[in-house]
Amino acid sequence: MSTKPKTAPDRALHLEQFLPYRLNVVGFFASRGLGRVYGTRFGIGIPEWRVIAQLGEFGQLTSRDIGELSQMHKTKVSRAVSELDKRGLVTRAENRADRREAFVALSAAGQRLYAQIVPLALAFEERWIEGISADELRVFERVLAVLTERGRHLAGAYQTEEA
Amino acid sequence: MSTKPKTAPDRALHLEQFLPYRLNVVGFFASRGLGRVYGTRFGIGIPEWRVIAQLGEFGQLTSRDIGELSQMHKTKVSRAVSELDKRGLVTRAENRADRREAFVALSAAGQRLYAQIVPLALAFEERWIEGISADELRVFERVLAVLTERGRHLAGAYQTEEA
DNA sequence: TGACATTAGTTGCACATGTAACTAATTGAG
DNA sequence: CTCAATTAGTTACATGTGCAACTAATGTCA
Repeated sequence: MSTKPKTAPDRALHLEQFLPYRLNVVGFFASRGLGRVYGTRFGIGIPEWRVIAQLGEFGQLTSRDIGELSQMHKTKVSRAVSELDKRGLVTRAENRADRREAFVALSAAGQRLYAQIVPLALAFEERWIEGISADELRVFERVLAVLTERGRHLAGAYQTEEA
Repeated sequence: MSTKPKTAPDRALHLEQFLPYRLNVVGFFASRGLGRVYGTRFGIGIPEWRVIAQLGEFGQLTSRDIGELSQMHKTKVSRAVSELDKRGLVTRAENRADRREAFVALSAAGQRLYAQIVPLALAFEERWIEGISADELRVFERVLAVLTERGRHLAGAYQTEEA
């Protein structure tokens, strides 16, 4: 009984072809590989990198915004921002209209770091997708977007980050 | 010197379109979502699940094999196997031809658990890719395979798991 | 045979991270 | 205005994880 059973197909599971597994593995390689790029060179981790990337892109954000934009738990954001603050890479300015929150922004040193990291990150991405045709890549990214959006709901995210 | 700019194009970076970031996010959703499925129901974690999945598929493996097949660090495998052993879900039998290693296999209880989890895992995958055309999915998986293989090298994997 | 290198697997340690509980500030209903 | 509910952000705690160091067994080369 292999090809066409009657009621309970009970398809076999092959982990190396199982999509959630494969996505998790490639995601792991992504963060580890990229983490190596700026970890060894600048001594920062993935959460710190994400904070810097968002601030470099948007200029000024609250921690809450950062967490939402970069899909990080608020405690992770809190710790990353504290660390960057300690190193003088970001500044924090209390919002006087709502003193619960603070605007975080890159300091001058942070901006310099950002300018250094961006080309490295883009080069890493380039090297990674090198040789894949533009058509295939388009399809890939479109499917990836669907999977990400659906995955967000299947995963249930954290508490705060429900969209 | 590629298409147009003279020396430093300095493309902007948009994190939400940055592939390593996107892959990491979707991979996170994958493991969290699936982890929810068997975590809440059977009280096991991702590493334990992977061990069970490999044993269910291959029958009998050494910890080393498990680590290689499922891309896990040997300490993670060690701890997962110990945990499963403690719960009576796997058995360990010393290889008498090489007493450094031991063959790990699912116990009867482990096989029952495996039989329960597999349909849930496949259903999770189904729900996730539902509505995506077979053509697109084929392209997606092919690109994913390329990215995974290249990512493995870019990431440098762990010590032991270099292929 | 003997000494050194290698390998399977475990464990000590430091560190990262999610949850829950907390503080302080703001909002909203009455 | 007041008090309960909500929100931004931090922290204590427990857990998970990678690295390095370790043990025990095997392989290798002379």
